Amino acid sequence: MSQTVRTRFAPSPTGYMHLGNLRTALYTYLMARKNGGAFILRVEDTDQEREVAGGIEMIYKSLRLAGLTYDEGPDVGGPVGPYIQSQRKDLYAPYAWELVEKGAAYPCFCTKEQLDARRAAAEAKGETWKYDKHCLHIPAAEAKARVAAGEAYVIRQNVPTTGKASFDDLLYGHVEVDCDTLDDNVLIKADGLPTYNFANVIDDHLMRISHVMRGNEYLSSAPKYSLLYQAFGWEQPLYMHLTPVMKDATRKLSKRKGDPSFEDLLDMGYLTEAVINFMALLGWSPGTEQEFFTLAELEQAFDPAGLSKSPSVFDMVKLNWFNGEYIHKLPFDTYFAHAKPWLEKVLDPARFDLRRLAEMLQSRTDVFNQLPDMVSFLAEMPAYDSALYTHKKMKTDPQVALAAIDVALPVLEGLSDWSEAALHDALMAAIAASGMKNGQVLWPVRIAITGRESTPGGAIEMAYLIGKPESVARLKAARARLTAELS
RNA sequence: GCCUCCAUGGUCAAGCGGUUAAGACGUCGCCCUCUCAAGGCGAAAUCAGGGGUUCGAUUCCCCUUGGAGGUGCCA
Repeated sequence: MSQTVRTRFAPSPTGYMHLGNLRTALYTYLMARKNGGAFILRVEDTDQEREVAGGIEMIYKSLRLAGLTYDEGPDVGGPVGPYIQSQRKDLYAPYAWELVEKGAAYPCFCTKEQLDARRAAAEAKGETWKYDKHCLHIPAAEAKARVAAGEAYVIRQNVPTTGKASFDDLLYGHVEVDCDTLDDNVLIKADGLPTYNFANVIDDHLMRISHVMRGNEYLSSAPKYSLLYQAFGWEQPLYMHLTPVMKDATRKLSKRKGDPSFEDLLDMGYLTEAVINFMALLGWSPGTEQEFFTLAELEQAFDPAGLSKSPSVFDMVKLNWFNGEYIHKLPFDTYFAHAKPWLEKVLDPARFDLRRLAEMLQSRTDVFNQLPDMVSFLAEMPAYDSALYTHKKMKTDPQVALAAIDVALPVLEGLSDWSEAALHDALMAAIAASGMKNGQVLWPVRIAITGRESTPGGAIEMAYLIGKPESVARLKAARARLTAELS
């Protein structure tokens, strides 16, 4: 069969790309790639009021960052363009008039104000508002004359008052509704532009889209679109309605509530590959135990049968784990290149061995934006509580800490080679001579020079990074403080 | 209100009439260890409720409940 798979991602340029949209784009892209088909970008900008400046560029940028390359689109061209709906403005009306000729649509002269009033009145009485087909009964000749005379009008779909409308979804199966629950929706607005309801049908047909993958919010209006296809005598594409990505059980992810967009995540220090991997598995299962996928692997593995029918909650904790896994596996130089800017926010590269620090940090990094807080103590001794000296397992308390510092301080003061190896040998020898246990000395020393309960390395590594003068100074300060507190 | 859809642990989820109901994140415990991570081992935790159908329901049907979406000259 020469049935070519052609999918489309059709966002509105209303701002940043939120994660639900990104996932829809990803699945749509994967469906095309898996089947050797074409992935098309179409911009749906028929609502001039909601359009955001630069919105189209944001779409391009997000898709590029995500690696979802499209075969046809506004900026790459293609055989069925233009790919921006506002640039297709003039081609919709003739199709609408064709429907009028066929009796499947009709011009309507009711003003927005009139309709709002009638709708409000109906709602006040607790009734369901539906357009009453008032203008359907205007004789065709009269309607044409009024249009020709320049009167404002819209074109409405003429939905049958009886019978059923239905369509088949690859995930949800047969979806059917009674026509009398459907409204005569506007197809062409007073400004001459089509509504989504109409444009999606025309464009999907003209662009020869084979599989329509879109958000769940269109599931209940899809039967209505099938009426349009039938009126035109066009073959319908196959549908897959995708579930939303949730913040919790009842709320979608939303920028307004402070939830991050895809680009926000990248700015925070998440890796593109990790986000893609995580998003792919949020609402889709490969049916195997495999959990790590590159984009290329997803292109092979994707199967719509694994798509979920219920919404998925976006779990930032699991994303962190995925991101950590990707970070830990990075070649060190790549890791260092990513980490360096974050470290330099709080550390002077001339003063610290950032490379060595990064080696210690890699297995401890889940998200790059955690780094500054993890290392800021190196630049400046933080305030800390002497209770940190007390550690049951290490068998230490302030008393022991003081003794430990007395063991370590002279050794460190006398050390000329401030390498980790020299530090290690000198300290271990002194500890052995003192009769104390390693932990009893090293724990307090580490607390004394870092002020932190946990650090990216042990006492020796931290002392090395901090440097001799500062390490000695911090130990002396700690000794003075402990002496004062214990007396 | 009406219409459509959905429903397995805290979260992502496998399952598609017979299973000890996978796996992952997280949580907890143990090991390793100069802290924390990383790594290794182990544990707890799920079929929303009620009716059917069936020899047998997580699985099929109905109802209830809960949730989502739609009900715009927004997409």
